[in-house]
Amino acid sequence: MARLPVYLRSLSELATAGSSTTSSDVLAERSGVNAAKVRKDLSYLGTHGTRGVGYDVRHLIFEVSRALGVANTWPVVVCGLGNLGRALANHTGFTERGFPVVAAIDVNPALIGMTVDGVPVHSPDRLADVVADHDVAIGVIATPPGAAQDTADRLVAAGVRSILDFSSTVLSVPDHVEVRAVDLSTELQILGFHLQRDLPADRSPRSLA
Amino acid sequence: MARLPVYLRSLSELATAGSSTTSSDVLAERSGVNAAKVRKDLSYLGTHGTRGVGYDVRHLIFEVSRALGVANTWPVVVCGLGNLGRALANHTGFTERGFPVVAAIDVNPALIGMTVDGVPVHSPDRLADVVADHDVAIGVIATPPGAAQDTADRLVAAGVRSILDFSSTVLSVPDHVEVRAVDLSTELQILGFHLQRDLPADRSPRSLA
DNA sequence: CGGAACTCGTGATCCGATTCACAAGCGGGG
DNA sequence: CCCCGCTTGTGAATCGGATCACGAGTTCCG
Ligand SMILES: NC(=O)c1ccc[n+]([C@@H]2O[C@H](COP(=O)([O-])OP(=O)(O)OC[C@H]3O[C@@H](n4cnc5c(N)ncnc54)[C@H](O)[C@@H]3O)[C@@H](O)[C@H]2O)c1
Ligand SMILES: NC(=O)c1ccc[n+]([C@@H]2O[C@H](COP(=O)([O-])OP(=O)(O)OC[C@H]3O[C@@H](n4cnc5c(N)ncnc54)[C@H](O)[C@@H]3O)[C@@H](O)[C@H]2O)c1
Repeated sequence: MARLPVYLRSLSELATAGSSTTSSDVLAERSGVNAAKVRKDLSYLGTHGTRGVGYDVRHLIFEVSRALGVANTWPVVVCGLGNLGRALANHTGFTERGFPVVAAIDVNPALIGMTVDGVPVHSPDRLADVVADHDVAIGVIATPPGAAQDTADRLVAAGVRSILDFSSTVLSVPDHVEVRAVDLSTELQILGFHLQRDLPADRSPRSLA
Repeated sequence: MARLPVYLRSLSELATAGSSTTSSDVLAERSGVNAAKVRKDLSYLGTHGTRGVGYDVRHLIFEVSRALGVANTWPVVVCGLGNLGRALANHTGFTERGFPVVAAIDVNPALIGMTVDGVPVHSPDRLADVVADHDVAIGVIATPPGAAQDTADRLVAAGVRSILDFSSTVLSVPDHVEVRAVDLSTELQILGFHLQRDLPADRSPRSLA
């Protein structure tokens, strides 16, 4: 479930706030979801809440962490070290959560061979070696849209089975590869869509009548 | 619908590729969705496809653009000009799509008053003025998590009704304000979750039996 | 010890989104 | 002029997630 990370964050906050036990109501409030949903989600992990009392925060953190595989670390390679790629490579939060950025890939000759924010930059030709050397599990695509499919193909060929794509393109990959797309322009367009819908008065064609 | 921007991109590609007409099948293929879904979505816009022929690409671009309100421009203010905020402010694609970044907000005294990538930086105290002066419609939160709720409150108080939040927090805002959250750590954790699930052999506790 | 108050687990229900399936409309060719 | 193949539009069926509702277990107090 996509909500587990949110629960984990809420639980961590509760733990540092000193709570040793909590209820599905509190957790739901903190996570911005329905209480029944929380209980159902947690029951999927073969949960161990106590009726009449609630959940043990520490134990629940352990369970959710295990389900998410937080104990594992999954090395990441960032492809395309432009505005966005640099921000990602420079972000310390990823390493803390088990996703160290171990290398970057770029076509820019001025970058290849350099180390940016502690991350070594390689040519796309060396992608397979980089993946093998560092046991890379996840590829991030932050290249221009035109280079995205080629980059995805190279990642797949190198054995990467998880891709996070920022490039605003529809990638085609084999079935066994999972792609998650994050498209910021689309997010803004959705917000704009609703803004427009809420102000139909002077913008709809009907206002001419 | 959240798919309209994807259709619009596919249609633009088809237009520049020289197609003057297209079918729901082609559009579905390009957009990575089901053909029936494409037809149903388009029928919501009071569509004008021709049976036996397909859709007129130019006309459909016009219809989808109108539905999305692409003609409008929605000025954006970026709050928190760190790694991520800078990448967003520097991105040219937003302005092209009608989302110009007209100002940035930061607490860092070294930034306030400066112009970064053509974007003037203001103190949080001046947020209300900035919103009023530039008719800001959308606020982007790229501050550290601890400052996110406060920033959201200021945005709402200034009259902003759409927020794009990168801060990995659950914001509480009035009902009439729309929040879209983009959490990159969560995206990575979801990928990690599936990676782990696909390799249960030597990681599950049961392998000890 | 009994009962009241609380909270979890979960079967049943609901609801919107997706998919299916096919009739209706269009164009082109004979 | 008619028929055949193609594609849309859309009611019907399906699916999956969200929500409801309630039985069951726990604590605590009198
Ligand atoms: N910056 C943002 O805020 C933002 C917002 C929304 C979407 N995006 C998308 O993210 C992607 C990257 O954005 P950006 O602003 O960082 O762009 P950018 O132009 O700043 O950086 C692109 C980088 O990719 C490198 N590159 C080009 N071809 C490559 C290849 N084949 N292999 C590896 N590297 C290659 C370039 O050398 C450059 O360093 C784009 O697709 C853009 O549409 C960015
Ligand atoms: N950089 C990434 O790739 C990345 C990835 C995932 C999540 N995030 C999240 O995005 C947010 C920003 O990340 P970042 O890497 O840009 O952080 P950053 O530390 O580089 O930048 C934060 C900026 O916000 C400013 N700021 C602090 N308090 C503020 C306030 N009250 N009002 C306005 N500005 C304020 C700081 O001066 C700084 O310039 C964080 O919440 C982070 O968790 C970032």
